[in-house]
Amino acid sequence: MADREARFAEAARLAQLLVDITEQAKADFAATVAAFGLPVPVARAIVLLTTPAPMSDLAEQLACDRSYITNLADQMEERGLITRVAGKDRRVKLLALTDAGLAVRDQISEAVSTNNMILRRLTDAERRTLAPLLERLRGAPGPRAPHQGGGC
Amino acid sequence: MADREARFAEAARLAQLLVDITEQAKADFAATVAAFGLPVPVARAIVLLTTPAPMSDLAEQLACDRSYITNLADQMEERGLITRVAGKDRRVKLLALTDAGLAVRDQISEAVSTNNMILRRLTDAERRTLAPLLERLRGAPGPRAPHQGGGC
DNA sequence: TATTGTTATACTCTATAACTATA
DNA sequence: TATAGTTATAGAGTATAACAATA
Repeated sequence: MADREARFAEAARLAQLLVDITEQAKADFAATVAAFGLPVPVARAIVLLTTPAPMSDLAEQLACDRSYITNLADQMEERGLITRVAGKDRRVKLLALTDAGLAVRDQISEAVSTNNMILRRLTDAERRTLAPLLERLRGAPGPRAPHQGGGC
Repeated sequence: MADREARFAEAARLAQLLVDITEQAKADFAATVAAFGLPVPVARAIVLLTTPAPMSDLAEQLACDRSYITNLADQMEERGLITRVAGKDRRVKLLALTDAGLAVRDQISEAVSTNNMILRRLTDAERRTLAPLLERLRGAPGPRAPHQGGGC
């Protein structure tokens, strides 16, 4: 069966679509937050700070090293978007959005949901068809494997 | 309608799935090529070199700067995977896989197709359903917009 | 002793600008 | 003058290792 060849070519096409789509989504997010003068990683952190959170929590949510969170926190602080507040456990520092930070976060959320590709390009029915397929494609939800250099 | 909220939450879930899936695919590829001791960008270039190609062609295919291709070519050359051969137009250099390079490329292709997520996790029917949805999601094919820093 | 955050440092990926050789 | 590749350099994003303070 030369099916094998054709099947593989089709799979490669799907893979390329997947890559194109997520690249587009990333570029959209980057463009959105660039309008606020924010680097992408900073913006990602801001969006996660719905409530004051320990830096180690953020490290876990973003799946990156604690030292890098220090770096991000410094950037957010310089921009006046967060303050570090001491936790009960005095080793811990909570990152809390300032009023300016809150405003920025709301604007980002607003922009992101308005520009949402998935809502703009697919009908409700299409989304209902897509969801289970993507779930199967993702495979076992799995407990967040630790990773090396690419992820965060 | 509180539909709006629910619709957005669902869209966010789909977006997360998309991101998880492509991250998984990238991690799989990285793990595969790490077994050959190859950095991901080098491996990507190797896979594209089915036939000796000018460096500028590679720059176009990978959508990155010519200077970076010089960098990649240096790495491939150090590993003995390619040689630079002069083109007819003497400004041009073709990158040609050595025997070692060919062997590596075949092994990578083999591994990638064997581990293919899309073939392993979806049935033929599911793939046929998925394809048009992803195409709509990608939107207009578009002529490869030039990009800033994230892409290559 | 184990954990939280910080510092210093370094690595990978990738680009820009200026340059060389050829066309 | 324009094009292909190279060099030097820089910047973003992120990690590792050693460390200080606290538990």
